[in-house]
Amino acid sequence: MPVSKKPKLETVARRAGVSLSTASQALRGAGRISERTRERVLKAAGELHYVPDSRAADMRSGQNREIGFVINRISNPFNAEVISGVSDLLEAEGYLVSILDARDDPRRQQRHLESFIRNGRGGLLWVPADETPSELPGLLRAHGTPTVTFLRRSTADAFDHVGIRNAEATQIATDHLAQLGHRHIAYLGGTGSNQVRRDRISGHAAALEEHGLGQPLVWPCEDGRMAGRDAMSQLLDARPETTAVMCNGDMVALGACLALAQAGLVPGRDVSVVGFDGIREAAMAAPALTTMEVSPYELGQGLARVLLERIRSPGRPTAVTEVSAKLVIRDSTGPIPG
Amino acid sequence: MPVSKKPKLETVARRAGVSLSTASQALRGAGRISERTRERVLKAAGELHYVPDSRAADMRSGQNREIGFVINRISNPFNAEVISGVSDLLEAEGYLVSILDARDDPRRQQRHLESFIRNGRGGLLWVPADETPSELPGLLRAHGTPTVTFLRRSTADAFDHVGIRNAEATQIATDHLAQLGHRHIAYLGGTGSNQVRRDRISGHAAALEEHGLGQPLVWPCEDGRMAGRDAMSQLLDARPETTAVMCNGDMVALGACLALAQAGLVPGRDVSVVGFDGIREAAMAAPALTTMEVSPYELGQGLARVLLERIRSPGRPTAVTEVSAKLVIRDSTGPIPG
DNA sequence: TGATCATGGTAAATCGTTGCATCACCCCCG
DNA sequence: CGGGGGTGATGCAACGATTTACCATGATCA
Repeated sequence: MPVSKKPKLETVARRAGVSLSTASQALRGAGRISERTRERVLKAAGELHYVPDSRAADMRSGQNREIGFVINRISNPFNAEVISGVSDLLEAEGYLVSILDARDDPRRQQRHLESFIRNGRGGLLWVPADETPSELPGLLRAHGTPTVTFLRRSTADAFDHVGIRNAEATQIATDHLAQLGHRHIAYLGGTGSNQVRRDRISGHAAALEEHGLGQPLVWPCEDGRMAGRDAMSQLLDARPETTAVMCNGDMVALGACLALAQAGLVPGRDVSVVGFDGIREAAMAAPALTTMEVSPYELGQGLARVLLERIRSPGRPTAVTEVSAKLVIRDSTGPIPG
Repeated sequence: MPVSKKPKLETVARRAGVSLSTASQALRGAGRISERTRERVLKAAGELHYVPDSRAADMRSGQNREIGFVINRISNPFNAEVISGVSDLLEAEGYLVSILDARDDPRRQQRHLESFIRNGRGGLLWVPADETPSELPGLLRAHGTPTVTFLRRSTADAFDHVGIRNAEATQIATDHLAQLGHRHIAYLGGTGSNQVRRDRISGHAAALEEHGLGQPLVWPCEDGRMAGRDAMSQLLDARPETTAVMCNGDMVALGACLALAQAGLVPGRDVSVVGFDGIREAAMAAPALTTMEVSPYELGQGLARVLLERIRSPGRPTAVTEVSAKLVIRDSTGPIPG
């Protein structure tokens, strides 16, 4: 089979014996076209496998139904569940969501965002990478791109934002641990100094102080199960008095449970573990994970809704939406042993 | 700050006091433009935050440097590692890769591919969902879209393809188990009847037959750790004589190890487990997983290279590339107990 | 019968770029 | 002084759609 040339509107129009504009209107169901001609056009289009070139269409009409989601680490289940929520809602509204994985690399992020502007996408969902150059938000604004930041706030708060009440959440979780009698609580996970982690640690610290438990013990690690496991192992060696850990994410928490099991300890009995995110696996794991649940799927839907509103009324002032995480107590936390 | 209008080439040209074509050439470094004017144009563009609209540019020049990757379940680490390989190579060549997650839903896939054609993307990497309507490949061909299918072959073999020698791999793995003395080997994981799984099961069956071990015992489950764990639990109940499982993927295998541990059994001693994929976690897990390694990152790079060649010489006949998986023996397999 | 109107269709302008042909200008040489 | 040859910049026609204003045509009605 030879590589055929793309059929264009003109081809369809000629085959149906009508003018370009008639064909265009017939295909989109716009204007006043008789049923007979419309059917002729539709038939011709079908036979030719015609698909309109939306670059041309969008350019003319000033529309674009493609949404970009610039995110870090798509493999993280939390992100994957957010993406599902976002896509389901936006696709139902006739948009297409494509994912760009910046992998926490500012250079990659820069390329992705620029190419995003270049292609005149209809809207942008964006988790700013750490150390995002301050020039980027300006660029986005200069182009009037409907943008919603997610989780991490961009330096310039010129965009809508959807995030989590991080400090509140870790405070609740740490309080839960303290009430169970734990006095040596560590904070496990996260690296660098992004806003999210800072807030979480500060909420953690606040709860510690409230219970007179001194300064936080922060034990950083990459995000992921194996990294969490290894960090927890080291923590157990270095600080054997620890009886509880507040984790920066469910994956890290699951890794921590792994390390405990390997050390012959039982999560929730010997050492308590609290996660953060509320991914599906948290509920299904053994032991089931106590976690600060934010319902990633629903969070994604909320995020999508904010973007839709921004697209529909570009003029309105920007808004910040923060959702509270809910403490879900399962088997990985329990009273202090002994 | 008011929502500003997108700056266009004309704005830049006027500000620099030159014509449209001069501005265009200056910005792209094409044509013969004096150093002085070029700098004037560049300065004007910078001040205006000008970013060219590549829809218009691509339309005119017939180029497009955006690649779409239509894949199922981006959260699967295997896919995530493939995506990394693909992106790294293509981005180095100046392309942008965006991910569309079809989540194994033919309708979603259809929407994604159509919108892909609409937007006249530069190239397509595609893992066809099960039950892909046969009309789709025709559509892609009719538009001359450079396309490479991945893992699963589309019905019409009109595209380049990169895949795995599945039957060979499971045969090697099952042979490994048989040589360790196992006589009750189950096949764990996968659902439905896609080509990949059929091939894997047939390779498995071939090895069983070779060793006189009868018909395969196939135990389906969704792809994922928790699903693998639950399926393995059921298998242990239903067929306690089983001493080895060949898994449809590393995530399922990791889940199977979980189930074994919960049942008080030790993977690699009481029951042997072989994975498939070679994701990073397989090497780091405890016990480390014996697996048929396909090096997803490198596989992704190979996939990207095939697409590049197709883009560069559209005329050449289509090619099928199949890579062999390599048996990597770690701790999750061992001689038959007793 | 002539004016009015609804109906169905078309030509032409437009979106923001690029590529080609052309042109103005200056310099140099016969 | 006229012609040849660079240089550097420009005008215009695409690219493939949408949108608007307008034009036939036949029906309706005073």
